[in-house]
Amino acid sequence: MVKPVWSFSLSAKLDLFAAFADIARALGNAHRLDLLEHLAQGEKSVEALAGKAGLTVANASQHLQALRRVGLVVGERRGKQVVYRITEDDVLDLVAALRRVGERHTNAVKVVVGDYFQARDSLDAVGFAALEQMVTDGLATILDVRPADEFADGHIPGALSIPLTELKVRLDEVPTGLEVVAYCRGPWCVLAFEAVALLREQGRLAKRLEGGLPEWRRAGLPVATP
Amino acid sequence: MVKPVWSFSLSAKLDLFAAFADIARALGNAHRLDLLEHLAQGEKSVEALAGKAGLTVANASQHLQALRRVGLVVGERRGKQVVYRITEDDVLDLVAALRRVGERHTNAVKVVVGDYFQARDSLDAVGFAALEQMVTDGLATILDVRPADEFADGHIPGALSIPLTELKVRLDEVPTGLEVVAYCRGPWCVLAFEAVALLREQGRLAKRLEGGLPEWRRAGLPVATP
DNA sequence: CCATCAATCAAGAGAGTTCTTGAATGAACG
DNA sequence: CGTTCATTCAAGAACTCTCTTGATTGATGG
Repeated sequence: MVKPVWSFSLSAKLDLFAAFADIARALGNAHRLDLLEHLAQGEKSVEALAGKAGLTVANASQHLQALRRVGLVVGERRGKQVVYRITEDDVLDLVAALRRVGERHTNAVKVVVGDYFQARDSLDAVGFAALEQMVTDGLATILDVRPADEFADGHIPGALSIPLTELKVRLDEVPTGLEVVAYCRGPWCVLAFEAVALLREQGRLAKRLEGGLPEWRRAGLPVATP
Repeated sequence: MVKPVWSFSLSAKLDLFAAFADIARALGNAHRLDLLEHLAQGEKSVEALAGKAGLTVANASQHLQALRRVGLVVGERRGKQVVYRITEDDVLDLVAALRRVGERHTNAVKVVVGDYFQARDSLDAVGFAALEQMVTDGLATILDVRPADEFADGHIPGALSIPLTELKVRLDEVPTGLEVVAYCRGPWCVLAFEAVALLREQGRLAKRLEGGLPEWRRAGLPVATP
């Protein structure tokens, strides 16, 4: 009974790999990665996610179901709404691993980064430990440039909340003399890039944080929710 | 000039996410995950990979190009052959992260594991540190059940090579009195599951190693290549 | 219990993926 | 320099994915 072992093994292996492949395919769409980034800020309703991701509600619902089908997110009925959240932290680790491979390997990322970011800011991001040091030394202001509702759901303690859309007209609220460290939803969140570019145009000393709030939380650092 | 910032940001973000999504989609096929597992054992030609994965050469070539297009593998012409290898270790980390999410989340994995493995062995796998302790204490034999060519390309020092297909007729080569720890290509490689099942049917004390050779190597542990 | 609102379902057009088959490269070697 | 062998390319049939539209479900609140 040697043959059965082989045929059995092959199909079992492919069944397993097919299950893993289903998960990978669920990640294989830009809108779904976007939805995951928004969910990484905190749980949200379908309608809220659709708005933030720029999708119709029906379309967002279908994408969320694709993510739910493979266990990346869970949805819970809460009154009239269905609130989705990321199932567990290892999902964030998976997306982070995907991002790391993408940063190094893909030409597309290099092109995008080159075209859009390199001219503006790009390289010098501040690490979490460095930021904490700068803050305790009184050298830096932390600036959260996400929309106000996301700030309200959780932010880095002591951070100043000025959504990017309002930054230009609220520049006077940013303390002068200190370096500004801007952060946003994640390592590639464009809001932080934009904020740094805008602040530098105004002659301020500004850098972006190398990760966003989900990475900060995942690193076990304190999150404030006032 | 506030509006342009937004439209710019949105498209830049989606471009980036589309690049990451391309990588995820390249992982989103059972055969390609299989090819990656074989490549994790060591570099291989298209024909060798096609044979091991049970694909036609043309089909294997197309899958490998899909992996190469997103930078997961690189191909190098070497005489008549093109030899592929995994680009860098972070690709292994990505696949490992995918597997971890799959192990916990997906029903399909639970079903497959339940159907195929749980009855046979399943739970008690030996960790790397535990194995090293058992070997220094003289309590265990390490058994490599992969095909001979993969053993030749690198294996755990001191391991005995008996491919699964030959295990039944070469049982007498396995030392008695010691516990047998079988390993294979990776955490879900069915060869090791099968080997443990077969050994236990023969009344031997057998467990599987919790990872395969790529995980062993990735952990910085020594690999022998005689 | 009927109106309302959030979310999901269903169906279909258009685009992309997968595998097969047979032809085309391109290096090696007599 | 023509043959051989490994690999890649090209085209097409079958299937899957994505987004839109309009209908349906399910909870809430007058």
